[in-house]
Amino acid sequence: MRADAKRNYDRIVEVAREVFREQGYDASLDEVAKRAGVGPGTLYRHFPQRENLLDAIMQSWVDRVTEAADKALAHEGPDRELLLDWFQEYVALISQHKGGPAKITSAMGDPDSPIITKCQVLAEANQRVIDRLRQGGALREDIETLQVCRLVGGIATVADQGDLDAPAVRPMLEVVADGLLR
Amino acid sequence: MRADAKRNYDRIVEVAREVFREQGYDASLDEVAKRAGVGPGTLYRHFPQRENLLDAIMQSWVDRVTEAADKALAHEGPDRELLLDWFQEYVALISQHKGGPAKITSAMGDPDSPIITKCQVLAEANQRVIDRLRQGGALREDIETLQVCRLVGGIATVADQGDLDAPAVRPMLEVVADGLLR
DNA sequence: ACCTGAACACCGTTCAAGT
DNA sequence: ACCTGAACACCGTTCAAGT
Repeated sequence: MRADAKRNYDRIVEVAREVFREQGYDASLDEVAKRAGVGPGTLYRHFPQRENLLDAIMQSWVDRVTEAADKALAHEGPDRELLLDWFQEYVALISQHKGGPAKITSAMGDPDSPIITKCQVLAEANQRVIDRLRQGGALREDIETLQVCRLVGGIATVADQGDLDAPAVRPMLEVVADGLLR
Repeated sequence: MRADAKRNYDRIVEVAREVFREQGYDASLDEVAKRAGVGPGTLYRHFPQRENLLDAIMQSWVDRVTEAADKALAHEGPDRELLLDWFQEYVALISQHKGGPAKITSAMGDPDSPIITKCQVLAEANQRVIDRLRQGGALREDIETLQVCRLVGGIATVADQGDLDAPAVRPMLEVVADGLLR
């Protein structure tokens, strides 16, 4: 990649992070291009689809995902607490930007999504937590981890779109946790 | 309302129902106006906000909602089956149009939404089912019915946006049902 | 009182012309 | 090889002019 191309690429990503933080994942790409000081064509050259840009932004995000799973797994205490801690982390992780829960959760089941690799990291992190509980025999067995992602993702989506705060989300996570534990 | 105004109103609603069925709740209003043979201004006069049009479309919907609740309550059998039957009906009812689950579920908590009266009918139908189970002492008590709507609405939203079919949704409903029952 | 349709703003997307 | 920015399409929304 040419030096000026790389510079533009980096600026776009940096600015996009800022704009998406302010306005959510559905923010105008025109705005991103303008703030980054590039023509719209340049943005489209680097990121043909909107989700390619999201993918670039989520680069640093994956580290936090695995860290959060590690932290949850280090939890000493009842299974229910461990699971709820993880769920809360999960919701926080995908709710970083408005529109994030919906986008990430629907990409989860779509192999062609540009952000699929990022979703897989999240799915694997969730898998590790679920497996740990399964080994202890604490979990029902007729449920796939993808379904768990969808359940928690659904709650996060509703919370995101209805502007609910963490205390309002908590009881819903408890219902799901209790439904999964046996 | 003048005769020609009423005629236009009715045509717009009729056409909108068709367009939304084909393209979902986010379909172009321009398209609706065109097919209805009216200018865009006419559509905006009758329905200043998009949701005002949704509200008009959902007019006949409320009957089906209460019928579904009646049917669920008539169910003779285990509580779990009754609850799951209702949940499946609930998902079907709000998933009539693409984008419906998200829109209806987020309007549920917003007193200013133009479709709030329709949402209330749904909330009351859900309330009746939940109350019935509560009376039997079958349900946990630390959960509000609004939360139940959000939980099931969240699952429907994820299913809608991820193009999941009923068999894929079922296990998620089971988790929620089991989490609610005690 | 109601309707029309031109007009504007905004956004996504493409592409010919430039360096 | 990459960038620019004009250009197009589409859509929501408004409003002056009409009946």
